[in-house]
Amino acid sequence: MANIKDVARLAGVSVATVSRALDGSPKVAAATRARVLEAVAACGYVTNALARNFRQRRTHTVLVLVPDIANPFFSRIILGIERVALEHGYRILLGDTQYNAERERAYAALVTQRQADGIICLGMNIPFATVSSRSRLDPDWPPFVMACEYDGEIPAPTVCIDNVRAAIEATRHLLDLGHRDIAFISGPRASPLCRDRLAGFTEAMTAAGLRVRRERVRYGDFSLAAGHQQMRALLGGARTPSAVFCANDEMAIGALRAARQAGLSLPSELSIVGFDDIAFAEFATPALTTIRQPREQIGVRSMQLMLEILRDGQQPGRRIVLAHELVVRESSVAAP
Amino acid sequence: MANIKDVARLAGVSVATVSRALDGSPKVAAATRARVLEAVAACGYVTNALARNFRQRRTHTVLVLVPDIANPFFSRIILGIERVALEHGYRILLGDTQYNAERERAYAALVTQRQADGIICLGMNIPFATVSSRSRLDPDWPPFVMACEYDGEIPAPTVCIDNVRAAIEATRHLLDLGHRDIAFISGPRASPLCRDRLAGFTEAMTAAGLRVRRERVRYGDFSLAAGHQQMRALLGGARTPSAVFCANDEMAIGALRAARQAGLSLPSELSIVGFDDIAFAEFATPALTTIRQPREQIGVRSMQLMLEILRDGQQPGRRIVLAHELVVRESSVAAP
DNA sequence: CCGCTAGATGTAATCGTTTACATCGTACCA
DNA sequence: TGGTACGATGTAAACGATTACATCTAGCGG
Repeated sequence: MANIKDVARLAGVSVATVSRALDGSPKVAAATRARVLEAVAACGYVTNALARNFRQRRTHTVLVLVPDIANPFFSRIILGIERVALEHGYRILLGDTQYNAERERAYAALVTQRQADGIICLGMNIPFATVSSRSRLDPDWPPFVMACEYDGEIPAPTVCIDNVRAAIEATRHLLDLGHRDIAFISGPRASPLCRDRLAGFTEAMTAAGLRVRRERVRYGDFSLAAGHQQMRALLGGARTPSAVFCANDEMAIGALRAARQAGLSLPSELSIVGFDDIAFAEFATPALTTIRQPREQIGVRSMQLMLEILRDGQQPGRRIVLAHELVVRESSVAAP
Repeated sequence: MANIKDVARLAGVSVATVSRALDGSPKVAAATRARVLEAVAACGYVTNALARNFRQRRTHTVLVLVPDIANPFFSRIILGIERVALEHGYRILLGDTQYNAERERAYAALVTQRQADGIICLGMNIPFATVSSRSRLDPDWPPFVMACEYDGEIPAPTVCIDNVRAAIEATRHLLDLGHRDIAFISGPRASPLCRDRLAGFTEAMTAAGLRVRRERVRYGDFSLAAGHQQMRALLGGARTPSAVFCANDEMAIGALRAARQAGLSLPSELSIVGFDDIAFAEFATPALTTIRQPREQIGVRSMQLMLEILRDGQQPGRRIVLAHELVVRESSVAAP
């Protein structure tokens, strides 16, 4: 396969000139450039990106750590990241961590090995935050941006929504419909984002003069099966809630099915509100009321933040909070 | 950041010895190796993968081209690919092509640029098959495997299921339930896989002495919205079919909703059968009858095939056909 | 005690670019 | 006309590893 020397020989110039001609340096004469391009075409030359990256010590690649690509919530975010990346000559390397810290670290190693320039993390673990370095922004960290999730202690650059407010709005929506006994199906306990949603739920309930009983708060792992399982648990009690707020749409859809299997007619006997507004939410039966996150924008802004860090060589401790929106569909109606 | 020379100096050996010690060559004395490892630990050395890949002219990276990562069908396949890749010291680079040939080519360029060793393609386009090279296996092609989709003309290594048989089984299931007026919502016309499913549908209908009328075959793009739209079109006619077979589950779920919105009660007035058995199928209302594809296995086998090609340096024109399974749930019942 | 062998290590070329620096004309100004 | 400045190009040194080949040492047989 042809290399830059072949092109140089063919065009009758030095390799330096070829290199300059190809990356559009202004210091090469038009006639020379034309000859170079002709030679390139003639021998089908393609620059060896491996050699270039090695020499430049940059890969123009950003690692995106996703807890689970099978989760449709993340895919739109990825699309946004990818679009901005491509527009700026970057590509993304997708790492599915399966909510697994070890896999996360394995992927993060790519950065120390110089296979990626930075990391955008959609999950909640910061793969290189050792105990010693928590609670401050370590200058040794590679360029790093969190999207969706965040960490209370570490002031890493972050793009997210205001989960407390969003949860308050969702809960208030149910309260406004006359519901009093409302349950919350949360994601993992360790997730700061879920804690915020729980905090918002609790705050809205308290503001309405209601107490959140312990057994009305349940924890799942964001999957359809978890929603199903936790809903069954809720239905197993002596009294059943008249409404359920779920920390994501997949669990809400799982809950929907569990309720229907238990013989409840929806939405009249049980209102359900989800979170995220994934594509399936609109097509559920009944169509799901949910909080819409600006998923593509989350991706766009985090990649922009990453480019900024890569350009300036420093991490701004910035946090970008985007707007969410309550989307009311069929699954939430007045309390019986 | 420390490089191999620093380690060599620290351990009092040459860089060659360090290199050998690190990749476990048997020609280095135990004592020396210990000293090297100690030095590595002392200065926190990590191999610069960029330099190594450059020198070895291998990236240990396989490009996976996915038409749409947001489609949950693909995510499990990717998981299978990734698992095998990691087990063999490879990683995968995920390219979302958005069913767009240009993006596909942009990603495929990574291989000519030496950023990836091979391509696994989940979509239907072969990104470097020019008109001139169609219908034969070009030895200039990079290591290349197709998964799910295939190309009638080009004998590329492929992992798939028998789509004709699967469609026959699905259709026969509906016929056995007494349905006579059955519609088919296909994916893109250009997709060989969809043509096969249509062929299977037609064959089963014909075998039952039924003629497939033109307006009972509709084309979508595999999305929820497409299923919805095509179902509405089917319901707009003078007579409505008593059953619909969809080329994937997402369209089936879209169709489900359109039927319900039109006031049909499901499944009694309309049976629906999907394809793929994505996670949401089981949680639809009614739960979707569908053809299960061994998604993870498809991923596993295609990566294994890729490793084989990478190892032997030649493309076997092999085609691996895996078993599918009809999963009967609630959405298909006896004809009214 | 010599020569041979084999195992351990060192030397240096190599991969294909980019890029700092040197060089060479040529045009312009005094 | 000589000097200067600048634009275009060439030369060669990096980048950080791997690896073919050379060298060295010790052990062993004759």
